[in-house]
Amino acid sequence: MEDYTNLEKVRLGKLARLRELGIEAYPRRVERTHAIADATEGFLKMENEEAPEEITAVLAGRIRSARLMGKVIFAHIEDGTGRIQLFFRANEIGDESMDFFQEHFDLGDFIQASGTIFRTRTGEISLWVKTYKMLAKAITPLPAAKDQIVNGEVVSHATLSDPETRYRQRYADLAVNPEVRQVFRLRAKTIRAIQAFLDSKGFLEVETPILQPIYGGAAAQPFTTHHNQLKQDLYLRISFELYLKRLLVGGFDKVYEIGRDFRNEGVSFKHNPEFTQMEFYWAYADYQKVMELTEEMLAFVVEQVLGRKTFTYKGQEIRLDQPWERVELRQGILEKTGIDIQDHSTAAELAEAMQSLEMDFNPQASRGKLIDDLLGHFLEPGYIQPTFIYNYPREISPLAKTTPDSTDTVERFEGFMGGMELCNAFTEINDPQDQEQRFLEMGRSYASGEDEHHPLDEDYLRAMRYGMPPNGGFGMGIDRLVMLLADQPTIREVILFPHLREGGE
RNA sequence: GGCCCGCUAGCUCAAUUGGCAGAGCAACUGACUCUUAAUCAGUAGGUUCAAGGUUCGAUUCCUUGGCGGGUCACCA
Repeated sequence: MEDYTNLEKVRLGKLARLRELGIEAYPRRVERTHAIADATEGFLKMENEEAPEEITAVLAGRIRSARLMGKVIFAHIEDGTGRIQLFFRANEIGDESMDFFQEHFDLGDFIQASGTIFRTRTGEISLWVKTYKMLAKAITPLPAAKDQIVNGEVVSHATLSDPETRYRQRYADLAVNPEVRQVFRLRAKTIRAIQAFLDSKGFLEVETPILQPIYGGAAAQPFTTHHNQLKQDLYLRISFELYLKRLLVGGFDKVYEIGRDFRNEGVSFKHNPEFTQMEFYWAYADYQKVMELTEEMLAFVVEQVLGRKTFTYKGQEIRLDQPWERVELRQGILEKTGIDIQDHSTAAELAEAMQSLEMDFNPQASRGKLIDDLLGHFLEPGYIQPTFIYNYPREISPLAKTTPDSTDTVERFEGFMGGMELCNAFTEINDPQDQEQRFLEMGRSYASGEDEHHPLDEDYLRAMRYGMPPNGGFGMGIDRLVMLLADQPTIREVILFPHLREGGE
C-alpha cells in the first residue's frame, strides 16, 4: 500500500471518526430528486410565475468550495450538469449539525443536501440546506481547489497545469478543469454529427475486426499479439480499408466505420499509437464525388458541433462556408518549389533537382516518397484553409486507380486544414489483377528495405475476383478533426488517456 | 533515436556568485449569522526526480539514469 501524505492522513482520520459514529461514508443509496441544472432551471421558471411556490429539492454533488463562517456556511457543489451554492445556517439546522459539517467534510467529498431553492442577498441561486449527508469521502485532495464564477464562466485561480499529471491522472484533470470536460463533450458531438451525416446519405455503420491475421490498407508498423488457444499470431489493425471493401463485394453499397487504429510508430503532437479513424466506401462513386461529399460533410459537422461554419484554430479563422481550394499536386509543387515533377521521371533525377531546395531528404528514397516529402515540407503547413491536393504518385498509393491519361499518377486526394493532413481518399482499385500487381510491387520495394515485409492479403484478392463495384473510399483522423474544432494544439488534449511511457511517478 | 528545456510542500511557483529551502492557495487551531479567490490571528507541512561526483558546504556545478515538454528524424 502506498504511503499517504499528511493531507490524506488528516482525511483518513475524519473518515475513521465517521465510522466510530456509525455513519456510512460511502452509502449505497442516494435520494437525489434533481440534477443541479434542473433544479436551477425549475427555480428560474417558478420565479417568474404569479404565485411562486417553494421548490424543495434533494441535490447531490462534489464539494468544490466551502466558506465556513461560524454560524453560517456557504459551499458550492458540482454535479455533471452544473454547480450550485449550498447555504447552511445554525438557526435552521442547529450548532451540532454545523459543527458536524465543519469537522467531517472536505473539498472533494460528495454530499447530498436537501432543502429549498432560494436566492441569497447577492442574488445567487442557492439551496437552503435542511439536512445533508456524506455520499463519498475523498481521501486525496483535488489538485486545484480555488476557482470563481464570473459571469457564468469558471475562473480558476489555482489550477492543475502540469501536463504529465493531467494526462496520467486524467480523472483529476477532468474533475478540476471544466474546459477539459468540454473538449470531450465536443468530441462526442463531432462523432455523432459524422454518423448523422453519413446515415442520412444512406451509409451503413459497420464493425470489422481489430485483431487481424494480416494487416493492411496503410503503410505503418503494426502491433502484434498472439491468440494462445489458437496458437496464432495476430495484428492490431492499422486501417479498416480492406475489410470495408470486402463488404462492397458483399452487396453493401455504402459502408462506414468509426473506430480505433493502432500504429507502432513515433509519438508526436499529431500522432498517438492508437487513434480514431473514420473510413467510408461508396460504390459507384469516384474520388471527385468523394471530394464533393467531403466538403458537404465537414460543413455539416462543423455547423452541428459549433453552430456556425467557421471556427478559429491557432488564431486563424478557418472557413467551411465555401468550396475548398483544389490544387493538383504537380501544380502545387511547381508553384512552391519551381520543380515540375513531370520533368523528373526517376527518383535519381528528382533527387538531383531537389538538391537546391532547403530541405533534408533521403536521397535513396523512391520518387513517390520524395514527392510526398515535398508535399509535407513545402505545401502542407501552408494549407490553413480547407484544401484538396489531388493526383498522387502511383507508387505510394497501392490501392488507388491510375488517372486515365497516366501510368504513374493515381486518382487520390488528401484534405488539409489548419496546416495538417486531415483526410485521404481515392478511386479504389477494383480490378483484382491490377491490385495483385500493385501488392507484388509493394512487396518488392519492402523486400529491398530490410525489416519490413508487407503481407499479401490473398483473401482480399479472392473477394475482389468475385466482382467489386467501382467505388470511392475515404479515411479521416477523428482526433485531428477534434483538435481543429476544439482549437487544441496537441492530439493528447483530445484523447482522454493518451499514451505515455510507463513509470514516471 | 538526435538536439534543447524542465522536474523544489497536495497545487501553482520563488530561492542572489555554490552559503540556514520560501510564498500564495490547500491543511490544522481559533474568531466570525448572506459569503463567493470570504476575511482576520496563529500552527504545521520538504529524500529539492534518482544515483554518483566536485566542494568546508550543492536546489544551484559535473556525470549517468528516469519521466515530461518542445523540436528534428521516422511514419508508401
